[in-house]
Amino acid sequence: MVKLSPIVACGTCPIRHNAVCAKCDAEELVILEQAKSYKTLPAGSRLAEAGETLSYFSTIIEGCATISRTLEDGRRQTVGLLLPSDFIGRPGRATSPFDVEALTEVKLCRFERTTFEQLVTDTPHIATRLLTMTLDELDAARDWAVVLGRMTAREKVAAFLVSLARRQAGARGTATAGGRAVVHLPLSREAMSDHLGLTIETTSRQMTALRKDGLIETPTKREIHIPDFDALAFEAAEDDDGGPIV
Amino acid sequence: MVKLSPIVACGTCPIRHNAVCAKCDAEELVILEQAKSYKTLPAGSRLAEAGETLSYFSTIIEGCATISRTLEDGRRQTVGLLLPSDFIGRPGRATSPFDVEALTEVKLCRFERTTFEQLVTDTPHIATRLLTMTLDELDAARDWAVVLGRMTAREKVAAFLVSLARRQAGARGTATAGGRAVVHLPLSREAMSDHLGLTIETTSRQMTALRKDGLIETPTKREIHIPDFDALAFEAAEDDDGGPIV
DNA sequence: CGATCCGTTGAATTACGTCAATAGACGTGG
DNA sequence: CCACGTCTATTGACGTAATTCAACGGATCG
Repeated sequence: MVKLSPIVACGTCPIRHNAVCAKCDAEELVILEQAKSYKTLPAGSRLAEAGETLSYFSTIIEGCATISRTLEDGRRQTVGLLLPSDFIGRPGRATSPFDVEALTEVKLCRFERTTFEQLVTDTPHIATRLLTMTLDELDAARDWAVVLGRMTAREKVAAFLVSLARRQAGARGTATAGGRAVVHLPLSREAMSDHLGLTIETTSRQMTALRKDGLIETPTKREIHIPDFDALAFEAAEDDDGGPIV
Repeated sequence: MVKLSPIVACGTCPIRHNAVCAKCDAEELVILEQAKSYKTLPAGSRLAEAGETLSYFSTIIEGCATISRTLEDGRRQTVGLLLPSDFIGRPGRATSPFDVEALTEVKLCRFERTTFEQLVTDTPHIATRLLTMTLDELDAARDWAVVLGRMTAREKVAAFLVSLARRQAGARGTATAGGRAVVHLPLSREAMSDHLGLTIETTSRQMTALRKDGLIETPTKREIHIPDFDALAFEAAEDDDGGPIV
């Protein structure tokens, strides 16, 4: 089920100013235009497999994917959630240490790996932007370690909804703090649980508890309404003003 | 108790080939030589505080430090363990989102923040190396997320000892796989527990259990002997051949 | 209309946390 | 030198949050 998407120019690309190309000038963009190609993959596709060679590095234009590892006995932990403008691949290494799987249909902007590695070397604006993005991801990974290591199930679920709401609002350019917010869940309960380090049963129970406490509303299983964003953030044991700086 | 350490030339620096300067040529090193300064700080010092401005970016030459966050109610999670050659600071941002604390006396090679940010811009070899190091740290943070999210207390302790043994062996240039290994613990049980997302009691019990099972020997509380490294790695639920590629 | 998938809920189990007591290491001072 | 306080680590008894096992309900699909 792999289909070719209509060609999109970088100038009209929805993630132009957030992706790895964000800092590129018009001249550099011309080079990227020539090297890029688009690909749409269906939900459930493997975009990368731990240890396997990656032919392409990609940026997600649309859709959602997880970075995860599965232990031999089947335990799985999701270690990153990829949304539009996020980058898949690591210059200087041909393989990924984790699995990357599409949760929804995903539209990618791809570069052949070796081509991209050359671009990083030749184009300082790409290297700089990639460093910034990697540092942001590192901060996010460490923020998440606090959730995994020290939070209760209820706090984990609240923290996840809060974090997803912030990212989705950020992508739309809307605010979160204060009033209502809406989150669309691209993850199943199982995928959520793998991200939270919980079982699906515990995740489900905590969702129910948050709903009964009036902290969330669930018109459908994949749509979450947050009547009072700050109240939910409080449940997530947020220590400071407003969550990760990312 | 801050004392000045004897001046060390980059050429004889013990971490010359692993730190952020690793890829620099002789010419670039001259610039670094002029900009750097050394500082030794005692165990317990705060090298950075969450949200506070950093005047200096530093590389650890000797000693050990933790990156951590403490929640309002006192729960603490360590999200990174810094050993010699590790870098503290983030170009493009004046503050750290986490606390950084010295576990032992620490010897630092420091650059004024703004100076270093200029160096990153002007010196591609530093930018490249910093990107590689950040990507490695990101992989390590994600590896640790698997431990925090999905492993049992016993596996967590085993995974920590295995990972520390690998890093210490790597720094010495010795091998781990196969036979005996020795680990020096720069962390108290409390610091270990904060890293593992456990209580000190549980950590202590698991150490005792591993000892009773013959997987480790503890001549002193801070010195751990591993008679069969692979056996301990097996306890850490290692899925593949030999742990993180980092 | 049965089969399958996904999510929810209940009951029983357990791994880890909490509370508490104790012991060893270390330093200080009489 | 020993008495004392402090700090860290260990161990035991008990409590609990989350997992496990199991049943069930509502979609979706052939």
